[in-house]
Amino acid sequence: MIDDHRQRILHAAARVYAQHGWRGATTRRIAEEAGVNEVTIFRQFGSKDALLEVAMRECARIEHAAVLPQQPVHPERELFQWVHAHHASLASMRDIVRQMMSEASERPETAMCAAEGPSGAFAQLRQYVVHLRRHGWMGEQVETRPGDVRGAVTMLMGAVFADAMNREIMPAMFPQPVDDSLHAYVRIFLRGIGVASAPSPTATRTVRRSNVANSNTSHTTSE
Amino acid sequence: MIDDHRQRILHAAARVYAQHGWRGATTRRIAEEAGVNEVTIFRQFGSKDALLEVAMRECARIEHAAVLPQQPVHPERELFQWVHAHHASLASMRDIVRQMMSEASERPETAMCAAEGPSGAFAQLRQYVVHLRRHGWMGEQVETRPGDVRGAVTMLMGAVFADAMNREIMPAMFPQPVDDSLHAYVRIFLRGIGVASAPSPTATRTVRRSNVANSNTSHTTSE
DNA sequence: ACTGAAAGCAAGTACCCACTTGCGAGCAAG
DNA sequence: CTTGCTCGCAAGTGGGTACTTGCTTTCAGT
Repeated sequence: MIDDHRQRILHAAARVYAQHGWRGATTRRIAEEAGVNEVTIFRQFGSKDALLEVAMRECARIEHAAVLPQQPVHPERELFQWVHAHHASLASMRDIVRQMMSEASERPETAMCAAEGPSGAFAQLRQYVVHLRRHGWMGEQVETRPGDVRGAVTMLMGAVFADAMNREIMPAMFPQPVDDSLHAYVRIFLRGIGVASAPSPTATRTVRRSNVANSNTSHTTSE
Repeated sequence: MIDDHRQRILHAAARVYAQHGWRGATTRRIAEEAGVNEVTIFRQFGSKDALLEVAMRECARIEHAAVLPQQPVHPERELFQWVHAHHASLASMRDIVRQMMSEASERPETAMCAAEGPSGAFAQLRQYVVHLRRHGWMGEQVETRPGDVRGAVTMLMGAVFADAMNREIMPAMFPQPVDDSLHAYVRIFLRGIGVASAPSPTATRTVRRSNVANSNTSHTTSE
């Protein structure tokens, strides 16, 4: 409780920045939003730029909790849950992310800050695909061209990102409710990388019915 | 040539707005960029807001030339060309679109202006899917769930949009070159909606080899 | 050569911005 | 009770911004 003011100012700064951008986030507005005298901001943070930089860095450390299992059991369900969490996380920060991206040319660091979340999720999804292949979920039939798997990962991430960012401002492009869209994305992604509803028996067959219940901590697989 | 100044000011306004946003697009900067005295702006447009509104509206009327044929002949090739054109068009306006989206809450009209292009493209793609189905390209096997086709259209548009907007600022998410990604998007889209490499013979079979060369003006089909 | 519209130039007004300074109120620890 | 810390309050400074005004220059149409 010692830094009550500091936290209030930081949160207010993030809120005002999300609505009005860097230039529009005036110290007056932030102070008013925080219920604090404007001078307090300068005494605490020195300058407006310093305050906003701290606020941005604070905002970037929010990581979404959802994790993809290392042992795929029900890809469609697992992926949907993960995509859903990722989408919700992105949508909750959509105003801030939009501002950060629009200021990419003027303040490159903020853009990199906005890129952290999606990039991490991208790497996670890519790793999950590796596990899918290793556990025999992806047909060995190489009907899929060499780059298509990477392309599918990029595509799914892009679709989820665009959905989270644009759904509210371009309703014409999103005729379905969110969950329906997300389910469709996941199914099309899986079909695109050639994942059937069950793993093929040719691949490295690991335990299937034993440690299914707790799909979280599965150290029993691979290697 | 009569409105040389007016056009120069409008283009300069669009350029400055793309870099610095509404608040950052000062009349000074615009005048300097246009090589024109600042007063001329006010004499021509009355106010900064009026100028920017005209510039935004001018910018929105740019429509991408690519059109999807009504009679599909080679879906993968046709879709790639169209997607490629759409992506190029979006990428060329990416700074402006990013600014417009970030100001969606403060200036809703600009956001609607940015939504026009993608919404039109969305409708076009949806229509193309109708034609695909009508000409027997989509297997009648309803392995695809009811909403998946709509979801696939949204997904492809979202992926292309996100690619055009984010590729340069989040390179980690786009390991492949643009064209490879776009090809992958198209293939996964087609696989997702169940389009094979040739139309099924059960559906309404129309001329296939006759008017193939000029796939643009094909009024011979449907109805 | 004359006229009028449009452009440039210089200066000014009123406001908003980030930031500073000085002072007094509260409050907790010695 | 005093000391020291933080906060609120009021006022001010310097610079940027939108916009105006008055005057001069340029130049095409008659």
